[in-house]
Amino acid sequence: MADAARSLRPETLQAANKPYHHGDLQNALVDAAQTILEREGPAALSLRAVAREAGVSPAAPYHHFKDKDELINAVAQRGFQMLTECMHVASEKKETDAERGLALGVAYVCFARDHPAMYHTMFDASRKRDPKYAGSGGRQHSSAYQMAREVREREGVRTGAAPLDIELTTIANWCAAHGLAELSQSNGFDDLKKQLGGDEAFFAAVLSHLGAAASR
Amino acid sequence: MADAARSLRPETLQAANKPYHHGDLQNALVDAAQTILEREGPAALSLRAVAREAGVSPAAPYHHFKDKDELINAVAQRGFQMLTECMHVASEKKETDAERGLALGVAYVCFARDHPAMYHTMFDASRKRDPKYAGSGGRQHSSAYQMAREVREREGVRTGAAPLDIELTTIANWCAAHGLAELSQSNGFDDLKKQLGGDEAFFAAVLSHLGAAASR
DNA sequence: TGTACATCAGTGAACGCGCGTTCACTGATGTAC
DNA sequence: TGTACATCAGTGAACGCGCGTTCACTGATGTAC
Repeated sequence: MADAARSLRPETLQAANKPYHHGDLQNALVDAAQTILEREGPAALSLRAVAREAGVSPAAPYHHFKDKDELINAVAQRGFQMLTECMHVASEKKETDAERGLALGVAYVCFARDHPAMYHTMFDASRKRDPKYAGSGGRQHSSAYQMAREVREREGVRTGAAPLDIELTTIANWCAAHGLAELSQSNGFDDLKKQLGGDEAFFAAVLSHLGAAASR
Repeated sequence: MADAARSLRPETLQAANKPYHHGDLQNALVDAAQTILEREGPAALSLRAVAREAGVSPAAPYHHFKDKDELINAVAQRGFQMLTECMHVASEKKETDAERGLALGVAYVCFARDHPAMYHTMFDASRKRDPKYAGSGGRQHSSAYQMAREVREREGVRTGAAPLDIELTTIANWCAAHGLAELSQSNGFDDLKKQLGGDEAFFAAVLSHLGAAASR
């Protein structure tokens, strides 16, 4: 996704003799932010650092973003696109809805493992999103959530589950994936990962044990 | 918990005529940090702000904490104590292990709802904890995790589950609670909370739906 | 095709700010004799 | 019981830093005639 965005810009021209006008600074700034996140983590993500990384003066970003928050939101949006892409690829290969459901969850957690700083930024941004966005920023507008929901919906229709149960099941699985993504970062779980033969096996095992102790 | 700590210090004396020596500045600083978190959120939690809130010069904290990180870690530790306390109280009232399991999860999520800034600080602190702490900072040393595990263990022994399955089940439930705690902050879920008759009912409903779509 | 000019997208210097941390200091406390 | 003195726990001024943002500016671009 980032690569796709990058390839649209005339980088060769820039590298040779940098022109006064950038060409596509807006996207370049989001690219730069992503680079910083991967290299130095969320704490290093300042507007000035992004401008520096993009090779541009600290004032330049203000021609493309109202303020720092707007830039960060653009970065977070890019992150959600990347996540959706990962999940899409993962579920495409599967044949049954049950397999797809699990694959979506594992892909979600793997994305967080592979892009921890981006993942953090995405949810930090949505946590303190303006009230004006809050109304439309819920699960109803998340592609990742919609993908998970479609799978559950087909399963639910087949088993005759009520719409409310389908919704709650989707949310429950989403929560588990999100929780696993976060807790894996601080808790290691190295012993279990090793025992089960790798990260993905561990993720799948945890997500497969969700039902085991429901209170019914 | 905070109140307990507070009541140990001679506040009346201080209020009347503030002495040069504080008496228990170490705890007072953690109290002050907690106050700031509740009033202004995690972004406002600077060492200077804490000193200000405690009515003390910016240099004073350095007699009690090596640096800012050490203070924040103390605050996070207080938070984990509070969380454990909440879970303990909630599970005490229940009679069966199944009820206790659910109650622990709901209490966990309610704690996050009631102390969002503290909750954020707790996991932020453990996410970037020193490598030297990382080894001992895993699930094995978390009281909250241990409480959940005990319940699952009794259930597991009764149903003849393998130790590995018990562990994975505990982790899966912990992840779900953590995910629900975080996602509730940004996603609202207001429609479902209303439909189900309140926050706690919604939390319980989600945690009860964990099993519904496991891939088995 | 050439020229005047409005608009766009940069520059770089400067602003005030709050931060973490250090320093030399001083007031209060407790202990040895 | 009184006194000298080491130690503890504060003060407040200062340090350098990077930050977000603004400002007057200027170079490049595109459009109307």
